Amino acid sequence: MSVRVRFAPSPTGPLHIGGVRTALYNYLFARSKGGKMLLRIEDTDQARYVPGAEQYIQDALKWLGIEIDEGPVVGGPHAPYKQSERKAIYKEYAQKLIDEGKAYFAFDTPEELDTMRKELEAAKVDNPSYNAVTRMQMKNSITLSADEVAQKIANGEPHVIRLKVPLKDEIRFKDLVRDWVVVHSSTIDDKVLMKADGMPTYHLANIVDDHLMEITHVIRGEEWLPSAPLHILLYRAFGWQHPEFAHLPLLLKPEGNGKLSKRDGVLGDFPVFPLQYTDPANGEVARGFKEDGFLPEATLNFLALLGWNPGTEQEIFSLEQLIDTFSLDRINKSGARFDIQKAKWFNQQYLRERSNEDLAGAVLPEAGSPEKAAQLVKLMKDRVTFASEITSEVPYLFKKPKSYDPEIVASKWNDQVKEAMPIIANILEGIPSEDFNSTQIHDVLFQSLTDMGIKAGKIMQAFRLAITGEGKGPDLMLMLEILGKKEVLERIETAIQVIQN
RNA sequence: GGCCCGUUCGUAUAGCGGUUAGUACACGGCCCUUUCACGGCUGAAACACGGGUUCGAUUCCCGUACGGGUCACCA
Repeated sequence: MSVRVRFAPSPTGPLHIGGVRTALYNYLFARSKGGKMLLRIEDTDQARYVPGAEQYIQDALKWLGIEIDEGPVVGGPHAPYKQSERKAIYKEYAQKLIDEGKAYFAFDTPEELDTMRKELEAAKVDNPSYNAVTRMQMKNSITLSADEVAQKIANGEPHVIRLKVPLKDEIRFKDLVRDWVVVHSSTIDDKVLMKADGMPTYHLANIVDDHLMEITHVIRGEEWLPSAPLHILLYRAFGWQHPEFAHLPLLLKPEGNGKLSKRDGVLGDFPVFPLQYTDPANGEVARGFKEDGFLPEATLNFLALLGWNPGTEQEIFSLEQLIDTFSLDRINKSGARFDIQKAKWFNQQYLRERSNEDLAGAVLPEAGSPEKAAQLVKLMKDRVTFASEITSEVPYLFKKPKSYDPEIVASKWNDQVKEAMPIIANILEGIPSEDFNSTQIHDVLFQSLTDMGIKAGKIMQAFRLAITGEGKGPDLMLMLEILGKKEVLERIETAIQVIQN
């Protein structure tokens, strides 16, 4: 049987970066096995539905290069792929369970449920729940007569369908990441399968869809582990074989306790979403990896290694290489802390892989001209983490320095420099404008200074200061070329006047 | 609190009974360099604790501690 996996997000907001990783692992597994990757929108909660969220999910996956074989947009043999459009299917299957005595109608109001829980709590019951014991005290088709039930339903009384979870049963399953997990059915409550609004709950819809869509492997976050036994029970109730399960370790906060949340991004000054997202409700903007300057391949690589590793020392992986190397049995069990520092390092690695032309195109708007863009890329490529830094790190190449670093002035602008600066200006003056390039400048300048018995090393930092206002930065000769002869001479002149007065 | 899951340098991890416990990020030093980065070299830094099993436990088992997840007519 060929592998079929699904990514099944709920369109309640922007896709969290942890969700992206889940999608990635599903995708890698599917591709590595020559299987199919499905996207299924789990929009059974009408109250939490957020318009635009579905589009965001599609956009985010597309940006990262995660391709969907079957889904709402691309379609497929098991369409529709949106649960809200499959209501009739769930109803049919829920009814089947009712008919077979494996599920029942329940008419309890939220208030009555609340009262029941409070009473159990007062009686010091560890885990108050609607289960094999307590259901006998509630209003449902087990305690009520068939006539009463039929009457209530005919009257249109709100009701749900609950799964009749056996009192004594052991559920064990082999998780592909965690090995055997054993849970006793007494710890599981009679979960609602169909809500009063006619929508299925996650649990029902999930099992029915995974079965009908012939999903072979359910790869999802660890937060689902506690409900996995319930899902197994559901498969049993239907008489279906359950798919394999793999529960992924969670992404944790960079520091402190708990799983990574939106708030951590704000606090720690980094994105936790793939794409920027504006909340339609309040206009709040959440940062995205993309808009923050992360390359999709770097984001992907970073995410892939958060919870999985190939067992070798290779760290840089293209998507194709990830597909070739990925395997579920090398996924870690414990939660992984989100370290944006490492993400930046990946970005730096990938940025260098990008062609000069590519990067030049990216900075063209800031650079002004293709020539200058190319020069800037040459100057900055190996020094930056983000493409935007190619221009932002060298503001003085766009504007004359407004001040000179006082510390450098104090330590480097000595008598020797005062003497040398006009000489440097003079030397540069002698280079024809058309020859004013970095190698020419370097050769002429250093040769001349040497001839005059001036040690270049002693004055270069001061020279840099005169040109940029700073004591550090990228290659000076290249910057002189970028600025041009006229600009350079002006800056030297200005520096002499300003610093020495 | 009940149930479930986890625990190797600060972080991500390698390790699958015998290792000087490896690597990467971050951090320190040195080198390179006109400076800063890059790069190279190098340093500091970890098996949560207690019992077993074993000739021998980071590795297997059981406890404890700590951490996490989950307990809805949300997914």
